[in-house]
Amino acid sequence: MPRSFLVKKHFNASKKPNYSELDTHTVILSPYLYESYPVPVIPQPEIISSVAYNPVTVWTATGLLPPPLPNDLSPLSGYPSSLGRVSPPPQSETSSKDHSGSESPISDEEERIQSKLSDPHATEAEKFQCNLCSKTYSTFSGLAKHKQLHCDAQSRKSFSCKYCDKEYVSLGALKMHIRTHTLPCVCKICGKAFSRPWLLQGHIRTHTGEKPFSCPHCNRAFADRSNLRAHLQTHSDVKKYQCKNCSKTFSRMSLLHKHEESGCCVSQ
DNA sequence: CTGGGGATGGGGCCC
DNA sequence: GGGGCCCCATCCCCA
Repeated sequence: MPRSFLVKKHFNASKKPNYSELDTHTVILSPYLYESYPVPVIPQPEIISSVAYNPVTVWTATGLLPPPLPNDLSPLSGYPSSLGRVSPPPQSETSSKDHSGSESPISDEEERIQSKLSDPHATEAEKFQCNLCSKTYSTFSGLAKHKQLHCDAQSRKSFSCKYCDKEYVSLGALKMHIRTHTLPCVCKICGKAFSRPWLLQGHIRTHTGEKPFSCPHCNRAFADRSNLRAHLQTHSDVKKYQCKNCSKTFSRMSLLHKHEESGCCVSQ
C-alpha cells in the first residue's frame, strides 16, 4: 500500500528536505518555544464549498500539550489483551476501506424482499415512490427503509475531494480527508506539516526526546505506543507473524514479508 | 542480510 | 459532527 500522497520524509541531516518549500501557506513560527506549542496554519482550501468548510480553529496550548504520563502506560497493565490477540489479515487495499466504499451491501432485490416480509400489506399495489430513484413500495415503512439503507446514502455520497478522486458520504469524512492534503498542523521547529494534531504531537516528541512509553522488560522507552508494541514482540518467544512454510515467527509483518521474499515460501 | 527502532499515515471508535 | 485516541500498517534507516 502506498504510504499516501505525503512527501516522503527524510530526517537524516544529509537528506533533510527544505520544509519551507512544502507549503507556501504555512507560517513557521519561532522554534524552541514549545511552552506555547505550535499553532497550525490552515491553508484556505477551495476544495469544497466555502459554506461547508469550517477551518480548524487555532489550537490552544492545552490542546497540544503532551499527555501526562499515566502509570498505566506500561504494557503490563494496558497492552497484554491487545498484544496477545491475533491480527486480522492485512487489508489488500486500504483505500477500499474508506468511506467511498460504503454502499449498502443489500441488493435491490433483497431489499424488496425484506420490505415485503416486514410488511403484511406488501402485496397491495405499490404506492410509495422514492423521489430519488422512482422505485415504488407498497408501504411507507418499506420506502423509508429503502431510503435509509440505499438511496439516501447514495445521494449523500456527493462530497468529493478536489485534490483526488475520493468521494465521501459525509462532510466530516471529507473534511478529515482534506486535511491529508492541506496538512494544517505545522511543527514550529522544523516546519513539517501533518494532517492531524496527534500526528504532530508524536512528531514533537522527536524534537523533545520525550519517550512516555517504556518497556516493562528492559530499559527501553519509546515515543510511540505502536513502536513499543512492536518492541514487546522482540521479548516474546513466539512472535506474532509466522511463516506458513517454515513456521518461523517474526515480530513484524514487514520482517515476515522480507523472509517470504527471500525465498522460503518459494522453495517449498 | 536480518532484526529492530523511528517515524508516520489512515481507519475506526468513543466521547 | 468533530476531536482525540487507539490500533494497525508501512516505510526508512541502522546496527
